[in-house]
Amino acid sequence: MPELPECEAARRRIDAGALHRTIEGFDLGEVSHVELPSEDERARFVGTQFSRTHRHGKYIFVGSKDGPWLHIHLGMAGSVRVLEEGAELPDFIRFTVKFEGGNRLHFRDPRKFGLVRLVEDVDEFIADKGLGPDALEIGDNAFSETIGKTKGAIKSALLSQKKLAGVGNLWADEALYRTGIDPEAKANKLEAGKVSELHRAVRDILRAVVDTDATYSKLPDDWLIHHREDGDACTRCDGKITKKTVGGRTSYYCPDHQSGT
DNA sequence: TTTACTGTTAGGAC
DNA sequence: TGTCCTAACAGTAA
Repeated sequence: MPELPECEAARRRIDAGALHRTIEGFDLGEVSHVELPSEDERARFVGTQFSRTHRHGKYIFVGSKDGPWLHIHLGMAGSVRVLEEGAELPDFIRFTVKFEGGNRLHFRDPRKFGLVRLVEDVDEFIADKGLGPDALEIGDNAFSETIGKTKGAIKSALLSQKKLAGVGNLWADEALYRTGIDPEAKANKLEAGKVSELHRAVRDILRAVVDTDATYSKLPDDWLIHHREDGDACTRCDGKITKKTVGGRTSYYCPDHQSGT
């Protein structure tokens, strides 16, 4: 379930279990339609160790010292886990890094929208992609400049990785729910104060989810994440949660307390 | 059997 | 040129 907090949780798992171990080799699962490093690229990692990780938005990087990085993108349904050699494997493992001593770093991706690739330079990669600032790092001025001046729907602006990297469908809905903004509201029609409030909500929500290691059951009951169903009672007013499509994405919101269109 | 899906991006409209 | 929007991607699960 990968947006920024899920990716951060994945990065931390990699930090905890996949660094400073010598890479022995790789295993590939059923990988039709999955982009993975080529045999030559994989060979460059064998015998080396990962020593650092980095995350920008939803993009995860695992780096060897002075060498290339392994970039992992989780797509719509991907995840990573570190397991002992011989542990029972979940289905849909597409790619495995084998370390001396037994640990395995697995990339699982049922839906095959994710990818793993070799990246020489992280900063260059981010620049080439045109990714905006990370959603946890961006300052209030930059947020207001990029998000607040967009002509289209505020939710579409939040989802644009070129404006702001890391926010996806679920946490965009959550932030708009908390701040009482209709997902279809025109971003450039919102009051400046409202845009700042939205920035704080995005930041606070992402931080809180990161703090739970992206375990949704640990999040407060009154968050929208637990009520994403047409007709559910709103937890902030007497309204009912309603489903509509904004920018091609399914959106849940409460028409009674979310306004701005 | 049908439908929806948490991300990204090419291509088209304006 | 830029900005915005839609559809499509592949496979699973409800």
